[in-house]
Amino acid sequence: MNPSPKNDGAQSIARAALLLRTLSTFGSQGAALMQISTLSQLPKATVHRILSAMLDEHLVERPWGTRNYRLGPEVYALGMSVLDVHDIKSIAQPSFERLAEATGETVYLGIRCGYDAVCLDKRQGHLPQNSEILQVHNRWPMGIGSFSLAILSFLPDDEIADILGFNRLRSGQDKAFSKMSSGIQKTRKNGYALTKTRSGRGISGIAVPVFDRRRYPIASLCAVSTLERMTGSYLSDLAATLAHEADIMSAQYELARMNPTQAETWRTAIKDPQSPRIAF
Amino acid sequence: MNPSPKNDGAQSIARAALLLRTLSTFGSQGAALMQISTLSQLPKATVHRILSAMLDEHLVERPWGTRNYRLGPEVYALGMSVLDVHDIKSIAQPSFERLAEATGETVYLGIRCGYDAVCLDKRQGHLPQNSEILQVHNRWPMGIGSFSLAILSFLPDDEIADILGFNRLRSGQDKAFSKMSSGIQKTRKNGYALTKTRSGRGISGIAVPVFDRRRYPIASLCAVSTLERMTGSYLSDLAATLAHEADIMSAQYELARMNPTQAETWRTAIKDPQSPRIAF
DNA sequence: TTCAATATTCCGAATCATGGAATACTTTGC
DNA sequence: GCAAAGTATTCCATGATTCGGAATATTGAA
Repeated sequence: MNPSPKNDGAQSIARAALLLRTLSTFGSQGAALMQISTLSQLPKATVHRILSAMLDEHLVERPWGTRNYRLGPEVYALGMSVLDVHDIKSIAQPSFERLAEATGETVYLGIRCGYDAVCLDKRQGHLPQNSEILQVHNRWPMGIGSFSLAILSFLPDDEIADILGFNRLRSGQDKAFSKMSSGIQKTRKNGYALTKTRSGRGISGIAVPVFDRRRYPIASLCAVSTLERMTGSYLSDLAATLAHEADIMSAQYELARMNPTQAETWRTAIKDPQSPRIAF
Repeated sequence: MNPSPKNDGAQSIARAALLLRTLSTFGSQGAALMQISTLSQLPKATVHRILSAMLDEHLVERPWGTRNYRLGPEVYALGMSVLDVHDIKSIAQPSFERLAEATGETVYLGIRCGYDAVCLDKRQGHLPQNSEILQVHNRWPMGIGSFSLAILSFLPDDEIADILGFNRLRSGQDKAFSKMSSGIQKTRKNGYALTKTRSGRGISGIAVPVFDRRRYPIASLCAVSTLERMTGSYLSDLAATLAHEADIMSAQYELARMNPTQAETWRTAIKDPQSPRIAF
């Protein structure tokens, strides 16, 4: 009779987190109460109350001279204090360099942030024409672009539904996000996401997810090349190279998240050629 | 008759924020429920419920193989998406370089994170003996060391009380934190914090706060030198240099936080020698 | 100045958090 | 191994706290 599957705990915390994710999509300009209320589908008064509470904690601030809300300095401070465990950009650096070297293409490192994917790092390859499409710190809605699709596709179904719902709402374009599930299925099947860019002509992106030990996607590695080249064995080789480095990144990520003694055992296990490949 | 000064809004959000701050002091190892309960002075069951809610949102995670809690990947993601507004390390870089150049001493950039101050950046000076005391990403309890005292001293009194209470509790050393208010008073009076290091002998640190437009301290600039040198006109010159760069940093910080049109007006105002010095 | 749109405050209803106590689980000591 | 102490997790009756619609205040546009 109880329709709620998991109804424990503090619901205002779920709402607060929802609002933080919502705010993160707006960047430095922030958003007005009304926009936030519409997007989050929470009543005005409720949004106002929760944002006020987060203002007190400096998790949210109001850009000076406006009545908007944006993420506050405490979010930055907490983010800085978590770098030793979660700083994928640093953890992945060796893999990322190797990837750029090996492929020669422009490569990207992305993570999910709420309803967007964010580009954390980039190495310019030999082709100049794709240099503009994605810059470090750029945000794209999840599902747009291979580097975000690679993450989206391997999330749990309920999270996918939530993200697609949000992005449908904010873009107003029902089409793009309704037809996305076929792309997700294809990505899951292949193990990599493949997209063609409509705007910059003749450009194609391929991306693979990076998993944590639970097979939860935490990041993506992406390579961009010309449409003609992205075919046949070149395509499959590229996919394999990406997947290989993604595997290594997974291991390095877990290593950074272990306590020192655990990590030591692990490190020797990895180095020992006798020991079987560690499987998550 | 109402004893609560500000009792509006969602109190579980205040508690959640308290727990995030508490967790941030433990780093990658995380902390057990009991420790968290003791430090935050919240009942076990309450802490458990709130942490569970934050686990669902990935704001908190459990280090694999332990029953501890630590800050989760969502905190990193949110932190990354806030860099354009709050990344003091980048915003301050020119000032910071100049400072290192001008003083020749080892200089540090710090921010507050909850009950700690975190070292965000460092430039090694000509003296080798102080190279070990503080590294990038190191955390010190607020009030210990000039670089954290400079921030602590200019916070609102109620926040100071909260911080000192927490740090007294976690260190178990009532002495150090009870006698701290005299140091705070001195720092407020001087406009800079000055400390001698007990351990590494003969070393002294000086630090000034960096304010936002509301005169809320957001960061600190610190220089470390030998005790003998840190006196007389050298001391006051150093203080002046630090204060000068802190002023510039304040302006740059506000600039980064404005929207483009506002910022343009501001930029011209700063450049115009006719216009009076902008005062917050 | 008026008006429409948006933000903020109010307040009674009832949902939801609360936290002490019971239970389950782990670790320690011997 | 077993028992005992220490922790973590779950339960649940109670009532404090959140809830959100509606009233009010504020802003910005014309």
